[in-house]
Amino acid sequence: MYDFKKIEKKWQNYWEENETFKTDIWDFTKPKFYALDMFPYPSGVGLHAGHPEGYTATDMVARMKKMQGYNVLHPMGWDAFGLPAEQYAINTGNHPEKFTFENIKTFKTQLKSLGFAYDWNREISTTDPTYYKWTQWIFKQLYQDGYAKYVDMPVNWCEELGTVLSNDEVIDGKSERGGFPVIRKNMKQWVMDIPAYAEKLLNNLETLDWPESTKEIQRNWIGKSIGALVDFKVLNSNQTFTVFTTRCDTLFGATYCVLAPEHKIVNEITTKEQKEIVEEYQKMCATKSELERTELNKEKTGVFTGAYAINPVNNKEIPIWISDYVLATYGTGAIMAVPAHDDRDYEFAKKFNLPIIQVLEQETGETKENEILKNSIVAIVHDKEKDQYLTINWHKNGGRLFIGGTIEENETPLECAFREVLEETGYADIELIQETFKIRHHYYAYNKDKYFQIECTGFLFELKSADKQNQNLDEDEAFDIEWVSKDTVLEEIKDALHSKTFEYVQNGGAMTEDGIHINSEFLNGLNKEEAIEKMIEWLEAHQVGKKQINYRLRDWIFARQRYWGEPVPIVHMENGTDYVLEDSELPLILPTMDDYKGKNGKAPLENAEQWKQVEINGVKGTRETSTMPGSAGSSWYFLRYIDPNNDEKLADPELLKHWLPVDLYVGGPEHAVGHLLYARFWNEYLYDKGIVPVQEPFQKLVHQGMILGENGIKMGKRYPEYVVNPTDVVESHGADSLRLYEMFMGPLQADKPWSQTGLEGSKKFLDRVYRIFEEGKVVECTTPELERIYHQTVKKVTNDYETLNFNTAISQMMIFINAVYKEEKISKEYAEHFIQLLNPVCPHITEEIWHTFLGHNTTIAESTWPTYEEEKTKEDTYEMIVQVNGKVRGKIEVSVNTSKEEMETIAKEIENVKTHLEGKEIVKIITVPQKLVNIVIK
RNA sequence: GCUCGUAUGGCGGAAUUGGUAGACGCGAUAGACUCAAAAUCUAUUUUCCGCAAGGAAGUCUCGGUUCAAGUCCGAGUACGAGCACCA
Repeated sequence: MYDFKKIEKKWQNYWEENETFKTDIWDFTKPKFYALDMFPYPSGVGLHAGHPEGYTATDMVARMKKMQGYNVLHPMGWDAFGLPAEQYAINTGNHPEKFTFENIKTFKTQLKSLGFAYDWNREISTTDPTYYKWTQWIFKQLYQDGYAKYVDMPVNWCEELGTVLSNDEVIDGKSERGGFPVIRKNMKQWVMDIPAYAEKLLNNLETLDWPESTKEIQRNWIGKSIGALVDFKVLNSNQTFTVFTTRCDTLFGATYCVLAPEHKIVNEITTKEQKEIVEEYQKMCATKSELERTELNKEKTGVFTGAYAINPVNNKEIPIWISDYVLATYGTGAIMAVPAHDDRDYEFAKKFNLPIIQVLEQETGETKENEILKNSIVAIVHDKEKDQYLTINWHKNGGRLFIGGTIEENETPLECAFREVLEETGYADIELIQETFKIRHHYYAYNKDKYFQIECTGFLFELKSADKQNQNLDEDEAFDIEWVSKDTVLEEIKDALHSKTFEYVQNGGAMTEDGIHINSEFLNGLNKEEAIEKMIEWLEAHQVGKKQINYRLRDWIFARQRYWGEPVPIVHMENGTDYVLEDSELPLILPTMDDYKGKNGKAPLENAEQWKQVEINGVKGTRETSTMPGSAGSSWYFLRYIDPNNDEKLADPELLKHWLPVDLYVGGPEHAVGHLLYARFWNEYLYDKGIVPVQEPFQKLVHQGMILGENGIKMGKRYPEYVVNPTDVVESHGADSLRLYEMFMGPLQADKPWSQTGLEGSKKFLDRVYRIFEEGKVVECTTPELERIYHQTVKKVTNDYETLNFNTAISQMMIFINAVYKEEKISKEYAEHFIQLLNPVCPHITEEIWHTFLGHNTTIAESTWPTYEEEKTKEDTYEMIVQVNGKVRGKIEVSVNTSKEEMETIAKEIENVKTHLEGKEIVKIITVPQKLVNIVIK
């Protein structure tokens, strides 16, 4: 039996004493490999089961790469600043600094007990002044280049946490940490102009080997949309406003405009009569929290300003409303409303009875020459009680249809619909429910032998009484009147016009699909794409608008009114200017305070009187008292690992050039937009400054999945009995068993439930491996039976480690060990190489065997990775499959050299195949060499 | 609502990318060792019919392409994630 407790401690000490995993950073003679984990936030509760998963993955690749002759950089550090640390400190009555220090100590001990091959000489902490000196220095560059700005803007304010939050820290209108309500509020804030990099951040995604889902999330978050700006004049005023729209082709359908309640011209254009109600509405919106705003979005609200705008394309006067469904922070904070073709505008128009003008029309049927033009209707009558629809069945002469007809002279479409229903079915007592959008339809009338083009209006009626009058039919009208269910309608009404009309009736709402423009003067007859292009041309020619690209990505709010973060190296001077600290004044050290809690919504550093008050060149000033957000320090830490002790530069340029980019980056998917976007932004900025040599810092990114509790539910406070603590597992089963099990559970990227018996199975495998050596199964021998499987194992394990398919690599090693047990012996060479293959997953037991049983006196970590011979992985016979009509009817062992002809002959000789072929005609035979023969019979 | 992703035995999961579905592990059953238990070793284990040989069904559902579909195409369902009045 192997004593994992003794062994693991022993080799951890050995690696530490011998600095086995120290990186010689200046050794450029070997190819480099930079394996990086997302550094942890050292919480008070220590490691959880998910940490070892991602860390083991990078550790395995790092260890293999080292044995393959790479110079490997595999560092670890601490993302120790930020809200959670401070919040936890407050809740437990600790000082954040002391508390963080202790947590780091715990984390480090725990990580060491798992045997990770980190170079601890390169350990960094974002809270270390020698580190945050450079965070401040980068901020300074950004400030001087105009990307860090101090602006008055609406922000996410969390009263409970007493700070502003960035967009990615607000989830469903609540703070990510603590779940406290967040409101919008105007405040003077530090922000980063990340939208300036939106296009680069978007385009570079294409070049990255990242999960497609993560790239998609970033694309959505950046939210590029191509549209146009259109200027509107306000009637009887010299005011104008500009709207942003992606659908400028629908401008002829604009029947009103909406401004965000906060829009700056609202107060100036509002008429006397409307003033009171407008101000009341503005006040109501201002006090709504984000959550209330989203919860209330089911019902549209808004008020009329009394003012009118002039539609630049047709000079029509349209009313200007304000509503909170228009956001002040997106586009221009103003929209033109086209209720016919936008769901939100449609809903608003319906509620406030605003006009709806259709400017796009769908086309059905096939266009023919010499069509006769007509206007017509489709009338759908619904019987609410029976939930049935009135149809007429033309049988062979046109199938099932609703009631349709041609509009006569001096008749409105609605009058026509009433008349047709009465004439054809005799029902008179019906009530109009809905008029739908018009559809252009092309068809052939068999009874008239002519092609028609009709513009057709659809109607939905409700049957009020089943009383019938006499029908009034033409002679050639032979049909049955039938009431049918919705399912029958969907199944049997095949006519494109009628089924489309039914679709409109069912869905309600705006017509948002593409179509052909109508009621739009110079756009008539064009589709959406063509019309947008033409409209932009027109707007630009008339100088009332232009093409515009808009991003959803907002400024990154870069200040927190909290204590535990990097101080911002800015002084607000008495004379109104801002002074940025000289490089020689960095780092600006966070003052030690006894009371680090803010009061009355003020930042804690406001209370650091001595620290705050400064005098520069005879002018008095006060330091900025906000601190940087948690994601500041984590936006460049991967650079600092390369040169962690440099006090001249953030890192030596030569080293950066050699070591970047990160070759493998592993971390949770929860950082898809926060950290991973901010870090890309800073890196891209530093690239533009010539400081960093690569545009993208993380070439290959992988997200490890979540380790769920044994109940299949996320481990956490809700089911404490299912929480697995890795430290306990190290105690009970050993670090090697834990590492092996977590890698064997399933694909790295998938969420996987914990299984205690599964863990024990992994431990059993290690016992089984150890016993081979303990029981002296390693002997001087040749084992030809093992040769093929050995080479296959080296091949599969090497490839699978490379592609991070650790679960299948491990299963191959199990197959190998099973084979060894079957042979009951193994040569020293094979045993030695197997131990090397196992080493990246289970470094302790393999190091022990390497020394004790295999007699080495240097570390296995510096041994050379085994190689395989492709020829020897191949079998010389295989099991040929014989199918008859695609069903397996026989299997037979044949040589790999069997020719196609031989394969067919052998196949037909098999007893069971013969019985299936008996009395049948062979149509053809498909033969796949080294695989199968499929005989097709009739 | 929109955008992604996933779906395979009792369970975790394999399947060379269109060619034997269920590798490997867990669990279960039986046997060996043992006074006994644990540990260990050996065998069986998708379901159904059959003593067996063998046969039938089977990768969320329905349909299609193909000699051949877990894999490709079309429609749908369920679960998960992201976004959500983004004009």
